[in-house]
Amino acid sequence: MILDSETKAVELPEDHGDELRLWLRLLTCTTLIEGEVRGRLRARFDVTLPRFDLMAQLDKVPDGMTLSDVSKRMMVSNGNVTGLVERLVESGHLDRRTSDTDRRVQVIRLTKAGRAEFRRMAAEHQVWIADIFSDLSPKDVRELMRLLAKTKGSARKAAQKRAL
Amino acid sequence: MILDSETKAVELPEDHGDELRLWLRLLTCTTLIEGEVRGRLRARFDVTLPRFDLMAQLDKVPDGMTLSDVSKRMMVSNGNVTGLVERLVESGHLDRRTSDTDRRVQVIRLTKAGRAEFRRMAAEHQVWIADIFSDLSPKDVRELMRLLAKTKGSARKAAQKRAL
DNA sequence: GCCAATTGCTTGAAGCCTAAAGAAATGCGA
DNA sequence: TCGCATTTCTTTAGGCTTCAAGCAATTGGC
Repeated sequence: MILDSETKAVELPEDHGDELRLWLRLLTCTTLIEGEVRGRLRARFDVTLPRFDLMAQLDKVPDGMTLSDVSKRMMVSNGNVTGLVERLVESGHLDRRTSDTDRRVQVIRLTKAGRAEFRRMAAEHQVWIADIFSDLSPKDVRELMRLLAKTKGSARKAAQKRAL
Repeated sequence: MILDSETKAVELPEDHGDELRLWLRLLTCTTLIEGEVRGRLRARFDVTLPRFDLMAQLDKVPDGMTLSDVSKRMMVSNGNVTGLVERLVESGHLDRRTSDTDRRVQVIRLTKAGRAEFRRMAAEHQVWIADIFSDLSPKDVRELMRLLAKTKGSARKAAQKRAL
């Protein structure tokens, strides 16, 4: 069913092995680093990675954000955030109140203690990350940033296409 | 407390912002793609990503492998694999037997049905991945492979260093 | 052969995560 | 104003995941 070099022979499966191998390598890198960071956070601060990530989102905004915002930024489900926030409020890291203008909305913020705790963790965390990437030259880092930006765009486009 | 350019001024925190941003971008890419693949696997084949990953490991070896092997390759905990395998044996995708030479060891293999099912899924999966990375040129793919290999090595080294 | 250390796996508790369904509040158009 | 779609969040069921503890089988040293 192969026709000629002009006509597309759709029946012939193309080779996509390189992309697959790239994806697996990307996944390996992330899993490896994530595991390392998770372990260090646990050993050093007795905190989980999702909690740390959530606090990192909140540290960027003084006035807090809604659960939906957090959910979008962290790319996790709404229900997930509900539980995560519940535990962090319980432990005194987060402050939660219902919006004055829209009673559906919950606004969460870091408490004073929560922010201090996060800053302490974040400082070390940044050094760990630098250590993990220490074999990469500044040029490598820039190039990787560029290619991952491209990857991100490509992935978003593919996801959007499917969502229609 | 800054001394001179020869003496290391350890009290002065270095800037590691680039590495941190790189890590966050890497994580974003992986989360994005993983979510997309998870969604498609669910919608198209009603299978979860961890199940698919486990089957992918087993598809590579005709004679099966031990739970420990799977655990190492997938970079997840032993206990995790136990549960995953249990469900896949239950659903008829996997075959499990105790090793003849070492009664601690469980060897798992894809069943005939399991392998057929996996191959069917894998074929589509590969096309999805190619689509997700379609904005990247072959050169981009090669370069990204190279940089991620370097990253992997660097991360492993850092992890090893900590484990001592 | 015997004992200690190691290896392979399972179990249990806790937490993370998703998808889907549901409750409450909002807003918009008729 | 009413009705209805939408948005925001919670709940539920099921599954994934880790860590730590524990059990059973094997191995290695003596």
